[in-house]
Parts: sequence; structure tokens; C-alpha cells
Amino acid sequence: MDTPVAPPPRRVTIVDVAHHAQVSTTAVSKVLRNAYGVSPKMRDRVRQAIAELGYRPNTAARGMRGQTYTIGVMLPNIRNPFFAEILDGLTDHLADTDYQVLLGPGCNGREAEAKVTHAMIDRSMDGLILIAPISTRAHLDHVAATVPTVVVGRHGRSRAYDSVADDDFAGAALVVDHLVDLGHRRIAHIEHHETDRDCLAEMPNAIRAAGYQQAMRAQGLADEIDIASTSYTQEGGYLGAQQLLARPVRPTAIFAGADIVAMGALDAIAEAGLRVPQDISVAGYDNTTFAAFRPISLTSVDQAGHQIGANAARLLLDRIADRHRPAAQVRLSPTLVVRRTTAPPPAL
Amino acid sequence: MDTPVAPPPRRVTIVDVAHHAQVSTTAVSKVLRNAYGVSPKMRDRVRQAIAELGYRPNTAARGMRGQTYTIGVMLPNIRNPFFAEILDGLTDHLADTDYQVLLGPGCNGREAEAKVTHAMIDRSMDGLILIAPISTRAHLDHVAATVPTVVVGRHGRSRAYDSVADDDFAGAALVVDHLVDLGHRRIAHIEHHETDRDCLAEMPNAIRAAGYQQAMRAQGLADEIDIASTSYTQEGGYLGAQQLLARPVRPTAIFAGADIVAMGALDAIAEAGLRVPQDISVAGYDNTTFAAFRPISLTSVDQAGHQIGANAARLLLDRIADRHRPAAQVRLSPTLVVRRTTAPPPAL
DNA sequence: GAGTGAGTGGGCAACGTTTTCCAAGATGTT
DNA sequence: AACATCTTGGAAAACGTTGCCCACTCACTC
Repeated sequence: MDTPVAPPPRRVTIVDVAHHAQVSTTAVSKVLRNAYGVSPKMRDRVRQAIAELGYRPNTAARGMRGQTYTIGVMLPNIRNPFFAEILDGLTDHLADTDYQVLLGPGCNGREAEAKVTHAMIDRSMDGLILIAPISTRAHLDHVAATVPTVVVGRHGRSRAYDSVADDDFAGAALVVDHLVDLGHRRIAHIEHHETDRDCLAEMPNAIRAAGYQQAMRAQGLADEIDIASTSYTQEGGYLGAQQLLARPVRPTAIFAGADIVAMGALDAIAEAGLRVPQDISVAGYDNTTFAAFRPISLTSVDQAGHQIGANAARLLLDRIADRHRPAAQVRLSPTLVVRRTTAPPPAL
Repeated sequence: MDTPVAPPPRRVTIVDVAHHAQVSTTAVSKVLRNAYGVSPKMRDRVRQAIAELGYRPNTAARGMRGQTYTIGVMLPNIRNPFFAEILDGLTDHLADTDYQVLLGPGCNGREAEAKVTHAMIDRSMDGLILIAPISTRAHLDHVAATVPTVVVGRHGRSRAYDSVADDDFAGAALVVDHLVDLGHRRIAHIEHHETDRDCLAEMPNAIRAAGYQQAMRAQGLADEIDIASTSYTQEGGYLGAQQLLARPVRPTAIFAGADIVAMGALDAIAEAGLRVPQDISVAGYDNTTFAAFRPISLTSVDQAGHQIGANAARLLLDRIADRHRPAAQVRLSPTLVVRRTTAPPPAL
């Protein structure tokens, strides 16, 4: 009995195209890359042969000599819709180029990040975009020394890679100022506990916490600073809010360092029998998709993800074109989106 | 002045390893691939040389002859957390293999899907997993003829590729039966309007709608069948619910074909001044992460995404090992997760 | 002691591109 | 008319692996 599937047909190569167009493979290669030294007549002939045969260049073979026209993107967590925004900005900006974007699967932890970045380097990718990595600076510098790299969402400066990030310091101030305007004084914060001193000053979570403290001081509320140190997860928000609600004098507002944290906080608040926003206000950070859903309607800080992505793509293409230009840092301004989880504090 | 970055060091190749271990490149290659014909002594020596030099095989070069140890995954929409579940199942199952997963960026539309699948084939990937593709059968068969392929979330049978899907027909019945048990009779459905007759019978949305109708008939409610035909988006849910609420006799429950549709429906219901679930019940499909958030607490159908992913990975590895084995179809059973958006209908 | 066969290791030709170099013709410049 | 320069096209050598094939060494068997 015959096999059910047809044998895979041999793929059309540059040699077939050259033969069909009666030119050399060099000529075909030049046309493919828009290289110098090819007449319009020849270009047309080659283009036609390519179309007639349905030729597509083999990327693996290309990678052995030149470029692979592939850009690798590493995401820490595919579930966070904010990263999808960045991705859209990226792909929109790269849409009319020859580059193809490929994503590493969400990775949690340094080991996983190293595995993914190495895999991308092994595959001769032309450039890497690392989104909110938690790797050490040493690893980032090493990667950037090997392949053009843009780091998104870390605040450190490097000479080896470009970086794009939101001004998390200002974002935290937006929240604090908004709550103070509403009349709040006891404003608490739930932060992601940074275990690693190596990147303590670079991570967005640390900057947000610092921005919160600075904004509180600027408002003359230094004595009211109150931080629950957990993690940027729903669980972390739940536990953090529980801690804060157990204070002798309860905060009237909670600034969660991320939207997902706010979700956990809402759980704890509901369990404590309190209402949002009548009894306590809650604000998040990231303006994720679900923050806008009507039953949630979470006040949050919007990070212009689309612009972040577009900037990252632009910087990467720049750097691929010139590996030796000095590194650039782009900082974008977040905006506050006020919804229905923040309101004036309850009357005393 | 010197350039700020160090020149990228030449990458260690198999030749360097062979030289360092004083063996041939063939020997190194054999060790790398666990091929036959290498003594333990030699294996150790090569392994040590690899470790000492920090050698990593160049995937592009590998791709020219053998495998690339890369599996491409195509996602229609990175924002849908359900796909993240599938991905977790996939990566967990592939974690201890040599394969690396790379994702195509979310693509909407056939053109984008074709672009991504071609890009993956161009890159000599060893296998493809296509999640909920909307491409034509012809395209899927073509892809599958070129490279081992598993299709997730389409109900058609093919001899060219394996497929994994949930039993959407049964899932729809779970919702209908649950609502009938609560006492509902006027149960409406919001479906994704299928424009393409080519894959009419294969798409999950069509199966869900058919399952809804069949379940209604089985409950003796054939006369109550009421479908709003929009799309699987928040906007679609909003418009669909508006249509349904404008009926002379309003439905007492709405079964949305997807959680995101339910979000839009909740908007329209709130605007109409109705309460959920007191005035009207709402159920979704997919059990996405946000369905579990307390302010939402959406009754939904859970699709065992993790298992879907694991099965897809297993089938793909099988098929890579033997391209000529007959195609397999896996169907998994969904379960209903009851939360707080469904309740008995208001008394007459 | 010749023949057999398994176990090891290596030589070398692919694989499909890019890129360097060179040749030949066309054009311009003195 | 001699020479320099530009344009166009091709030959051939990489790039880093894999896999086919062959050679050699042992031990074992008749």
C-alpha cells in the first residue's frame, strides 16, 4: 500500500532560478539583495523567473554567510497584555521591511532567559529585542556584544545596547498626585520585592517604588509612606493588600505596582467586606486590556506600549545598520487613565 | 578614539572543538548527535573540549544538512490567555528535549498566516504547530506536505496533518444544559459570523453555534433558538447583546461564544440598566484568566489548554520521527466552570 | 592462519547562499 | 589614439554542519 502523503517536493533553489533566467547565481543573489551592479533588464528577468518558479530563499543557507532577516523578541510573560502592545508597535514598524519577527516563549527566571537568548544567537538572528529581562547586566552585555540588541523596560545605561523604557518614576507620581488630589493622605503601595541587588536600580518595579516614595515626600506625606513588599502577581496583590488592611490605621488608597497586583488586592478587599472605591481606592499600573473591562474599570497608568515597541524596532534597525554608533536611551512618558476604582476617601 | 564596543569575537566552531580534542570534525558531530560509532573514551574527550571552549552548534549550518531543532508555533492572537495555556502545555512537554520553540507573532487574517508559515518553512523548522488557523484547507495541506505539522483547534480531518481540538459541540451543550437546569428557557447565543464556506464546518465558532442549536433542540427548546451573528470580539459582544436585548421578548440568558464576547455583552447589558445575574445570565467560553477575576467572575467553559498543548507536542514529535504514519485526531473534553454571572432567571 | 564481522574513527562531498575578485565592454578624458 | 573609469556580469571560494563511504584494528571462528 502506498503512503498516504505525497513525497515533499524538492525546494526551488537559487540555482534553479539562475538556470531558468539563464544568468548566474551571483546575479540572482544580487537581485535578491538589491545589491549594486545589476542592470534593470537583468533585474526584471530574474524577478520574473523568481515569480514563475515560486522561489523563496533558504534562510538557513543565508545565515551561513549573510543575514537571516530574523529578529528575535524575548518576552518574560506572554500573559501580560501590555507586552502585546509592545509587540504590535514592533511588528507594525517592521511590517514593510524584510525582517521577520520570532518570539521566544515566555520565560520566567534567568536560566530560561539565558536559554532563549542563546537559542536566538545560535540561530544567527540579526537582532534581539529583550523585553523586561531579569538577567544580570553581565549577561545582557555579553548578548549585546554578540548581536545587536535593544533592551526594553530596564533603566540602566549600557554602552553595548540601546534601551527603551517608560518613565516609571513619573508614572508612580501620576498615581500619587491623582490620589492626593482626590483627598487621600494614607496612600500605600504594593511592590515587587527585588531580591537581586545586582539589578536593583534598573528594574521598573524598583523605580516605581522609589517614585512612589519620592512623590509622597514631595506632597509632604513622608510619614504616610507604607509599602507592602510581595510580588507582581495576583497572589502578591492578595497578600499585600491583606497586610495593608491589617494596619492599625488602614490606608484609604492602595497603589498596586501592576494591574495584576490590583486584581489580587481587589480580592482581599472584597473578602474584608470593604467596597471599592467607597471605602478604599485602588490604582494599578500598565493599563492592561482587562483594566478597561466594565466590571473592573481600574484606574491605571498607561505605558504607551505601542510607541515603546516602535522605538525599539527603530533603534534595532539603526544598530543593525551601524553596530558602532553610540548607544541610545529612549524614555517615554506614561499617562494616567482614571476609571472607577479611585474616588475621594470616605469622610472621617 | 576607539569604538565603544569590543569587536564581536569569532564564534567557536566544530573545527575548533575537533582541533582542541585532537579528533576529526566527524567525531565531534557524531558526539553531538549521539550517533552510532563512537567510543565512550572519545565521547568524554569531545564533551570536555566542548565544555572548555563553550562551543554551541550553529543552527543555520545544521539546517543546511539536517535538523534545526526548532519548532514553530503560530498563534492567531497573543492577547487571548487561552493560547498561553496551550503554549505552557507545549513547552512543558518539550522542555527536556533538544527542541526550541519559537512563536510567530499574532497574526490576523489569511495573508498574515501565510506569511508566518512561509517564514517558518524558509527557516527550515523541523515542525509546525498551527493554533486555530483560519487559512484554507488547501494551504494547511500544502504546509503539512512540506513540514511535519499539527493543527490545533480545527475540526476537519486531514491525512496530511495531525490535529488536536476540544469538543466544542459538547462544550456548548454544557452551557445550555447548565442554564436550563437553572430554569432558563429563552437562551440566546452570540456567534462569530463565518464568512468563509470553505472552512465553515471546521471552525470552533461554527461548531459551538451548532452545538448550541442541537442542545436547545435536545432540551425541547427548538423554538427558543436565537442567535446574534457578530464576531468574537468585545465589540461583537456589545453589538450582539444590543440586538438580543431589543427583541420583543428578551432572552433571560446569553451564551457568548467566547469570554471576550461576554465582556462586550456585559457592557451592553449594563448600559441597558440590567443587572447580571439577577436580570440576565451570561456565560462565556475559554475560561480565560480574566474570567476568574473577582469583579468579573464569569461562568465559562474551560478547554484544558495545557493538555491540548501537551498532546500537540507529543503528536508533532511522533510525526517528526515518522512522517509516514497515519494522521491522528485528538479530541479533548471541556468542562464547565460556574461562577457568578449565571443564576436562575427572574421570576415572571 | 586465512576469513569474517563488529567496532571505531576519519576524509570528503554536499547543502544554498553570499561575497570577493576579476574580466570584458562601454564611456569619458586628455 | 591612448588611457582611465565606470558598469555589468560571472567564477569560485567561503560559511559550519552532516552523512555517506571507506579504512583500519581487533577478536573470534573455522
